[in-house]
Amino acid sequence: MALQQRREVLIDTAIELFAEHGYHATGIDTILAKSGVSKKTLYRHFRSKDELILAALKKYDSQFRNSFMRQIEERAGTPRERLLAVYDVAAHWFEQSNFYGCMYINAIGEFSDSGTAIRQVCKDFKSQIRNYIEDLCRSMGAENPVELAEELALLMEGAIVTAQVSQKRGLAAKTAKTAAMALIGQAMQDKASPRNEIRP
Amino acid sequence: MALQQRREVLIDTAIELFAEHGYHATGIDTILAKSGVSKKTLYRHFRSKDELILAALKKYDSQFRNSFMRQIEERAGTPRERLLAVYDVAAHWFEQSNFYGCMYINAIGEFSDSGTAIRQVCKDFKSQIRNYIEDLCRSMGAENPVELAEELALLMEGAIVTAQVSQKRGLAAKTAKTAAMALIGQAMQDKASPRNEIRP
DNA sequence: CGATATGGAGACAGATCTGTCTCTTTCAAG
DNA sequence: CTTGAAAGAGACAGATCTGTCTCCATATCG
Repeated sequence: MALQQRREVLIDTAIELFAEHGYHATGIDTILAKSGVSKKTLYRHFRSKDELILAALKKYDSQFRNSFMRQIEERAGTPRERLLAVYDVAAHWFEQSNFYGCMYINAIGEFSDSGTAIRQVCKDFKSQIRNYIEDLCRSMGAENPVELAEELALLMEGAIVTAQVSQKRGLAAKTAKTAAMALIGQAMQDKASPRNEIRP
Repeated sequence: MALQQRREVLIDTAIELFAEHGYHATGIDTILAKSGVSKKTLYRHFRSKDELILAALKKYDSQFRNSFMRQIEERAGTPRERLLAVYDVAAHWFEQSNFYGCMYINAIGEFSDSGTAIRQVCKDFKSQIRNYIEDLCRSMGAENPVELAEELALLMEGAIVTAQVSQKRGLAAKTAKTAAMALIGQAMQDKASPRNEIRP
C-alpha cells in the first residue's frame, strides 16, 4: 500500500469513528485497530490527534458538500426546486444507518475554545452550506436572498439536530421542507408573475 | 454544610463544566476541585460519573425549562405573542457569556448508544419544549398546532446550533423569529376573522 | 541476490482518568 | 468534654490515553 493511501485510510476511519462516538471518546488505538495502520505511520502523517481530527473534518467537508450538492442537482433543476430538494436529500441522509448527526455540530460541542482551528473548520463548513443556499435564493430571484437563506439554513440545522435526538428522523426533514415551502412562497409572493423583470 | 447541599453543589458545578467543556473532556477531579467537595462525598452520592452526568442533565432540565417559560410568560400575554417571545428569550440566552449551546444537543453528540438513560433524558427535554410550544399553538387556535409546533421547534433548534457555531449570535435568534412570524402568520391566515367558529 | 527503506507490532514512558481506601479533621449531639 | 458520624485530603490501584522508540518483517530496486 502506498504512502498516500494509508493516510486516506486513516482519515476515513477517523471520520467514521469520530462521527459515531465523538472526538474525545475515540482513542488513537481504536482508529489504528480499525484501519490496520500502525501507530508509527499515524504519527508520520500527523503531529498529534488534534491534527488528525482537523484532517478528518477537512476531508469530510469537501466530501460531504460535493455529495450533497450533486444529489440536489440530480434531483431538481430550477433554483426553487433545488431549495426544496435540499430537505429531500437531507431526509435521505437522516435515514442512513451511520447517521449520527452533523460532525461539525458535534465537534463544536466538544471543543469550546473559540479561535481553535477545529472550530474554524466547523464555522467554514456551515458558512459554505449557507452560501450555497444563498446562491440558490438569489438565482430564484428572492426579494431578500440573504435573509431567506439564513432562515432556510436554520431549518436545515434544526432538522439535523432533531433527527439526531429523536427517532422519527423522516419527520424532521419533512417538517423542515413544509416550513421551507411556506417561507419560499412568501419570499416570492411579490414576484408571482414572471413579467415584472428589470429593464435595462 | 449539609449533606443535601453538597449534592447540589456537585451537580451545579458539573452542569457548568459539562456545558463548557463537554462530558468526556471534563474529569471528575476537575469537578471536585471547582466544587470543593471531596471524592469520597461524590461517590457517596453517585455510583459513577455517568450517574452524575444523568443527575446534572435532569436537574438542568427542570431548571432551564422553568426559567425559560417564566421569562416567556413575563414578556408576553397572548399565546401568539408568547410564541414569538420564545425567540426573544432565546436571543437573551445566546448572549450570556456562559452560553455553550444546548447541553442536550451536545450530550447526544457524545453518547451515541441509543437506549441509554442519558439519551432518554435528552429526548424528554426536547419533547417537553416541543409540547410547550404545541400548547401555545393550540391556545392560539392554529389550524394544525402539531405541525406548526414542530416547525417552530425546528427553528429554535436551528437557532441554538447556529448561535453556537457562529459568532453572530443575535442574528440567529432574530432570523428564527422572522421565520416564525411568517409561519405563524400563514397558520392563522384562515382564522383572520374570529367569527369562523365551529358551531355545535 | 543483497542493500535499503518502509511499515507493522508492540513495548514503553508519562500523563490522566475513574473509583476505592485510609487517615485525619471537623463538627454536632449528648 | 466526649463520642461518633461526616467529610476533606489525598494515596493508591488499575485502566486508558497520547506519543516515542525499538525490533523485525517485507518489499522494492540495483
